[in-house]
Amino acid sequence: MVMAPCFDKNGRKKGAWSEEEDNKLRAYIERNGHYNWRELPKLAGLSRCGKSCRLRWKNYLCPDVKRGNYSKEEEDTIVSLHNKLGNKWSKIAEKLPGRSDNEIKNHWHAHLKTRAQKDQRILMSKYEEIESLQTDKTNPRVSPAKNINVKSKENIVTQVPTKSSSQLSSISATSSSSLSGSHYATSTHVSPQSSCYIPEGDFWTEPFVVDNNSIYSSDISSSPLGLVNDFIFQTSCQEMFLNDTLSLSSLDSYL
DNA sequence: AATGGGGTCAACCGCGGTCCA
DNA sequence: CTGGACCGCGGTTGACCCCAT
Repeated sequence: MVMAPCFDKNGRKKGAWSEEEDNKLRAYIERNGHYNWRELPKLAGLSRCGKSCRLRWKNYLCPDVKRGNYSKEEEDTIVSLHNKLGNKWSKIAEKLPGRSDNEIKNHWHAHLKTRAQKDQRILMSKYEEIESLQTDKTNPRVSPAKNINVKSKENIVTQVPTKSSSQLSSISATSSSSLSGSHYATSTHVSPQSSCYIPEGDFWTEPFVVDNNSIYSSDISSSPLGLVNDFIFQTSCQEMFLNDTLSLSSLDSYL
């Protein structure tokens, strides 16, 4: 779990912390605070570098640090914030009292990244499903929503906060209701700010407004009810884009 | 029982930002 | 303005754990 203790060229200890070291560091900081990490190890009687002390305190010894499993709410918050902020672990940690940036980062890589990638794949298959319906020329018709202006892919991707590769997994599962306050209380959420994988000529490149080819099943589309459904589907998806709450389950409910 | 491989997580490293002389 | 010291952040490493074979 931890590196075996060793010493650097300056004779400072590296690797796992002993209980004695922990006690020294804790006692010193509780007594004097940590105004200067560089001086601290010397004053506390530790053969460590200041950085190492800082990390040990921040991630482990600080009384505010919460140990133990992550709640569903915490995980949802991490995923959602990661969608918005990217790998800004310290910013994410600010929103999760008791969790350190390092701990959140580890938890992301160990658990949440996989979950996010899985949900991304599901979401993309839904997009493709819509797209295939959209491009079905066998049932051309005019959409009642044709004049509505919708966010394009260009608008979306320009808001990407970082170029980190880990952001490829930015479509992910979370409770959108917990953060966005949206009435689309869902289990899965995609942010328009995310830099998710986008296939060429995809869903994102086309506005939800469709001129003559719309998103319908053939049996409904020929009826007045079909027209109403088209309008509801398109305007609702649009609203979800604009409100940053497009989700798998909301898509499901419309399909 | 032995072992190998993936998962987990504490800790280190390097870089960039800020501050100050 | 510049350069050095310091701090904080994000990426990465590596040792231990655990489970499957």
